[in-house]
Amino acid sequence: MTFFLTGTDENASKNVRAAEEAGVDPKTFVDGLVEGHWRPLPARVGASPDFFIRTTDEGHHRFVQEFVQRIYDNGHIYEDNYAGLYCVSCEEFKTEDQLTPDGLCQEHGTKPEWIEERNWFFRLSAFQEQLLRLYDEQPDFVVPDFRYNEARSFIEGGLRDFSLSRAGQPWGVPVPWDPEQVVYVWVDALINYLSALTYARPGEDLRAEFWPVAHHLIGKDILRFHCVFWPALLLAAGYDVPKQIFVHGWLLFGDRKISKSSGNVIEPLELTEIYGIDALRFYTARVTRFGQDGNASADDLHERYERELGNDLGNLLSRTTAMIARYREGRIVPAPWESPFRAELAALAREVPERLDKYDLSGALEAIWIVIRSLNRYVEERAPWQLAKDTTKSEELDRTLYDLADGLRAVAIALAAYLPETSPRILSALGQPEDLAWEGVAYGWTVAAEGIEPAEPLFPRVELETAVA
RNA sequence: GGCGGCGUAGCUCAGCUGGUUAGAGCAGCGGAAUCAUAAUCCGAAGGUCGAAGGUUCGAGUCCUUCCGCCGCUACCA
Repeated sequence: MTFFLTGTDENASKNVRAAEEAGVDPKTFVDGLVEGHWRPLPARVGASPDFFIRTTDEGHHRFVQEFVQRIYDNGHIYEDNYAGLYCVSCEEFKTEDQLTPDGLCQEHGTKPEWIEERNWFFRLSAFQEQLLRLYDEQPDFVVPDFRYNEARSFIEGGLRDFSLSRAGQPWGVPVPWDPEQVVYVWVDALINYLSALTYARPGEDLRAEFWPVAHHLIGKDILRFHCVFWPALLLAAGYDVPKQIFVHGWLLFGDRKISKSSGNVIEPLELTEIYGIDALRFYTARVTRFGQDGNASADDLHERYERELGNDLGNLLSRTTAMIARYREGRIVPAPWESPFRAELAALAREVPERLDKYDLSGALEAIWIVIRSLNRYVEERAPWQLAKDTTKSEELDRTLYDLADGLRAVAIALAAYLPETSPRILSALGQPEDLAWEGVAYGWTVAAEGIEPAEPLFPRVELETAVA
């Protein structure tokens, strides 16, 4: 069982300001943002989360209060004064060297504000030992390993208590024992992983099933919050920490980072209108390497769309179905034999899940692509058009066409997570049931079929003028 | 300043605990084939593995130094 959670972090004070500028109240403002843009976003990339959490949800607020109350009751929170420069866009306190020479925020180029207030502090310093023990006992708590090292060395460097609340903010989750304050937005946001499980399904508490087995997928820019602060908060509240945190890099489109807060996420998404959702999903996995940053560009996407999706995969289906139609009147005759693809597909079925378990999306995809190349090579080696001329080679032709159809069928299943729209099209073009169960990634599962016609191109050519526009 | 890492064919990168002629994809070059979205396949060529030393019978692969990049971290979140 899986429970795929995503959503929006809405309790930032910058939303209050933006709302004021727009002349509406904060809730109306974020409603428009979320419903108009963020909630539909997963579908635009073919993602299907089980639940979309909003930190303005009533259920979230209730749980956050309960959660921080537990930390308070456990004695890990105390009152103190805080003063410093604060960047509203980052929702983070800044030290001077974190700013540009002109005293502006490096990320946003805005002037941070001087803030001085009485706050509730979380005794993070008390958790250094426990965190180090956690990292020792669970060497795969944070992956890839260089991120693990980064987080660990941060902890080793000593931890300072941090402010868990903000004063004088009308927007956010009120601190239960001091309603004049709200829970610091980063803290409240982190708690979403747990809070969602308490109310995503009305009347059900999913914590028993999905905590602490949770896996978090985060960007490298928020490593500290997730790999240090969050586990400490959980320990303080008496919860287990999540099973694993995967830290991914950035996808650099041109030179800029693609992210929600820099607002350039739209432009790449528009590419789905030209190349389709599958192409974009394929490309993001193809262009980055396990945990590393990736350099993406419209040109490169176009190139890979044409070469890899169109030529390697799409054309393979075209030529296979065309030959079945031409040489066998559209009939697939099951003809399994001691084919080299027995071993090849068995290895694929083993390797892909193994890599996916390690979040190696690009490696798993590469493994699939090796089989696709191998199938194209197979066509040349067997030359079905030659076999078709020689009636004594009829069985060999049957075997060859069967292997091609079967390999394509298995590859389609293996690719389903990358190409959710295309996989069923491949199966259907081959007259096979649209069953994506993983067992099907094996040799010899192709069933008899009739009426196979030359398939429509899976990835038709895109004119470059269209692509550039 | 401290700690990680990176620098390998024109481009993007693989190369685990050191061991026969350093690999892949793409581009470029030559060829084969004609089933196919003029797609595919084969072959050759292409690198003093950032630089200089050192360890070793033997080093992209270990050590030292240097050059050039990048990440985290340090003067209280």
